[in-house]
Amino acid sequence: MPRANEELEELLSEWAELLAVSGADAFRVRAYEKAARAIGGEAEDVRAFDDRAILAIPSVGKSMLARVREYLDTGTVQELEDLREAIPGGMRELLRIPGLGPKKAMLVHRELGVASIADLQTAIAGQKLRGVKGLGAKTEENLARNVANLRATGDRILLDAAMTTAEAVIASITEAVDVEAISFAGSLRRMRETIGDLDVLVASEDAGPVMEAFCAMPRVAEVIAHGTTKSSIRTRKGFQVDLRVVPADSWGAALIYFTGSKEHNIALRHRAIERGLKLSEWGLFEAESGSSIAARTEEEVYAALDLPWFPPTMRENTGEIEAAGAGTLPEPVTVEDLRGDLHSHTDMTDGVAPLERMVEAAAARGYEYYVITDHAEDLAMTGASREQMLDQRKKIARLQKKYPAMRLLHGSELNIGKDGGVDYDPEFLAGYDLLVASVHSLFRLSREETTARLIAAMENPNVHVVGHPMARLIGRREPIDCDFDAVCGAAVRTGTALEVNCFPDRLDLRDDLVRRAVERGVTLAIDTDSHAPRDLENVRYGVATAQRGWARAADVLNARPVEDVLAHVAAKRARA
DNA sequence: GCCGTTTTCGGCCCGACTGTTTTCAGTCG
Repeated sequence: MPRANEELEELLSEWAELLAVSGADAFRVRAYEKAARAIGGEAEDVRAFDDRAILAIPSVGKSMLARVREYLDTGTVQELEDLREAIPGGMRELLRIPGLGPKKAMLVHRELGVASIADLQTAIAGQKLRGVKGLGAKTEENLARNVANLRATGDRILLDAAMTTAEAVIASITEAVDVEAISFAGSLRRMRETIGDLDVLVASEDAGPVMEAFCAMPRVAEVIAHGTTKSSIRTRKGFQVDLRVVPADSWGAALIYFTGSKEHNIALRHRAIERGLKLSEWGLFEAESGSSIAARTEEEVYAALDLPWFPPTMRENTGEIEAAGAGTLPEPVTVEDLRGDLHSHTDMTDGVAPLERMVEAAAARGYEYYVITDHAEDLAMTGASREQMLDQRKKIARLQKKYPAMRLLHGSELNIGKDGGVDYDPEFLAGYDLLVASVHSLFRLSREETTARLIAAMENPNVHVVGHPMARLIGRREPIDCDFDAVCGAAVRTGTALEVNCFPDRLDLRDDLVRRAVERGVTLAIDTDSHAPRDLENVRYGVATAQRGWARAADVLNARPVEDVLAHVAAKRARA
């Protein structure tokens, strides 16, 4: 049984959006959003919670409890069903367009009958928006651009949504039937930042029951194909999942084939041909005799081609096969290499869980250190005052006694202003153990301004990590424009780490920039930027992104012991 | 709708920015 948390988060988020477009009190909308985030961010499955435990989740009160109970008992909430009836189905998707909030969405609905993104595109094409009072040509142009941006990611879904679905599918199948092996494959296994279709591969000698179990899953909305070796379904959320069943004897070859990438596979087949062999999803064979050389495991197949096993994240044919042949393929950083997390939030600012819960979750991962970096005062909406920060520092010191094996460090996520300045003053900043600084506004400055802005921030002796350096949001916001090589140069010169942010809608630095940074000797920090205990699990996505950029443990600040991290900070401060 | 060292009501969500407007509404972080 999959966790109920994600389902409830989705349900309450939808509820919040429907309330917003129906003109409900903004605080009420916010209460639903907060409850959704808090439940989704809860590390344990709420299905197993009693009422007291549910009420202990931040932002969940009696009202929310009743709804959670109704959902867990009946699979639905009547009040939400009624709200869905009352509001056109396409209104929610309109809210995904940046620059179009609940008010404008309702405005175009009321004035132009727009009830979906397709309707909006038609209205934009006909220049109808500029005729509506309160909107103008500029708004129309901006929305046109933002819709196009959204469409560029198309029907692809973010990594974590794909992973959640894939894990649930695998759980459903393994609960129903015995299989010899099962794995997701394709771009999800390679951990691409967005995923088109999900591929699930099963090794079994008896495909029939596997197919039956797959097509009978409760999350199936539509069976697209139901065959003997391949079936496809569409989930209720609209994701297509392809299932393939292969004999266990071909498992390794099939897993390579279906994991891809296509370019990696083509290169492997060329390599096979050079050796008088033939590679397919069924195995590696002698070209002439057709006798099998290897097929059962990925390792065997790669070894028979004189190659090491490649982490799926590195299978993009961007030089990995040549590098392996030359013995220069780096050993990429792994989740196990990470000793701590340098960027996390609590409910003192925009996190959803109290300090104690976040620290508990970090300790449960076995971290050697954990840095709390709540937002600083310049972020008007959420940033903490000096008094709050000092108070938090005392709480951390007290909490430290409970965790002898994990060093708790006090930091902050500073805001990088237009000219590269940050919050507070040097004296106050000197009181922190480590500081992250990030761009949170003014995303469309010129390349020159942005480059200068980032470099100025890095020259500050109290900026030790640049958080989500390109400030992009996948599918929603383009990265800021900068001279990345100049930024890398400054990072090396000033001893500043660049973050690989693990949030599934950020993954920033992106894989290709990681690779450029690593080539230029930049130190990275793989941080979850957690806002809830559950977010700590996102570390796998950041590590995958770093692997895709060929980063080694040696390139990563938080793969080092705490003494080295503190020495890194001290060294930068000493240069000032 | 949640919350409480200001505790069962009245705050919570502030400031920058954009675009549309002549003084402000909507959106975003």
